[in-house]
Amino acid sequence: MKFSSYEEDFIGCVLMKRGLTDTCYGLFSTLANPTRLAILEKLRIQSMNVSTLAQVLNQEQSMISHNLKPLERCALIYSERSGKEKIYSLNKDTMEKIFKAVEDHANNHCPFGGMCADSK
Amino acid sequence: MKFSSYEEDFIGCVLMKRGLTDTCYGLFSTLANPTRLAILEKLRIQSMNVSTLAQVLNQEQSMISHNLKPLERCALIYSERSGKEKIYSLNKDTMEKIFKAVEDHANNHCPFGGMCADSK
DNA sequence: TCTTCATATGAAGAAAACTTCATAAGTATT
DNA sequence: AATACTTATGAAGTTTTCTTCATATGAAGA
Repeated sequence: MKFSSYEEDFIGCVLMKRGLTDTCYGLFSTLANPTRLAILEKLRIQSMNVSTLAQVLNQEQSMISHNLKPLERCALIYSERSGKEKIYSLNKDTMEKIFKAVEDHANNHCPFGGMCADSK
Repeated sequence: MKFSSYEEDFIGCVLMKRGLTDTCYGLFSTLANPTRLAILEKLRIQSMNVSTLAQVLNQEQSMISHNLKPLERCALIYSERSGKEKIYSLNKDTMEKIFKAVEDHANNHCPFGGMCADSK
């Protein structure tokens, strides 16, 4: 039986204490996707349901659902039913810290108005 | 002409100011790799050259070199020649913040001694 | 400059992740 | 329970990224 990194993340999370590298790998593979990042960016502004996300991001609903799954499993977002809809919201505790670290990094290493120096 | 995400990261970095999502994507795709994370974890302890990294991580030298490249391009690590060798070091400013955010997240969401609750 | 040690690069097969389409499952209303 | 609406899932083809091997480049000493 084989598992994807998402599944391994989940399994590892349930079965054993993991090292920092493993934890990071689970989180970062989830974060390393433009659609998921776009979802997070939208949810940063306000919580919303799946079809609104699909509409706002101009993507198919199944695409959004597929991508919400790993985000929720990693607890980067939360969800809450509201009638037929499911409202997703950002885990700001975690994500604001991460966004800030990335922004700081970009500011430090892409000095001239957001452009990175040619780093080789 | 087509570009990998690493290359696009680089090009995007040089050519234009990018949104947070793009910046994140560049960084996170670089971070979403077990070998690269293992490298960062080692460099967190101490700076070292390529062959020492290869030895410590029990990986081929070419594997290490291939993986150092995107890390350096993203400025997550620095390098400095020393004779024949090239010493790589961690960008602690950025990486300690990120490691801390991940550790905090794991503590909050994997309560019982590092195990995550079954988040479905 | 020849040799040796250290690191980097190219390319190709292998593996992993993504996108899409079709459809299933959950919820509420009638 | 039939319908409509919302969200989730499965599977297959496509694309992206990884790993490995062979080899090239760079640095230093004889």
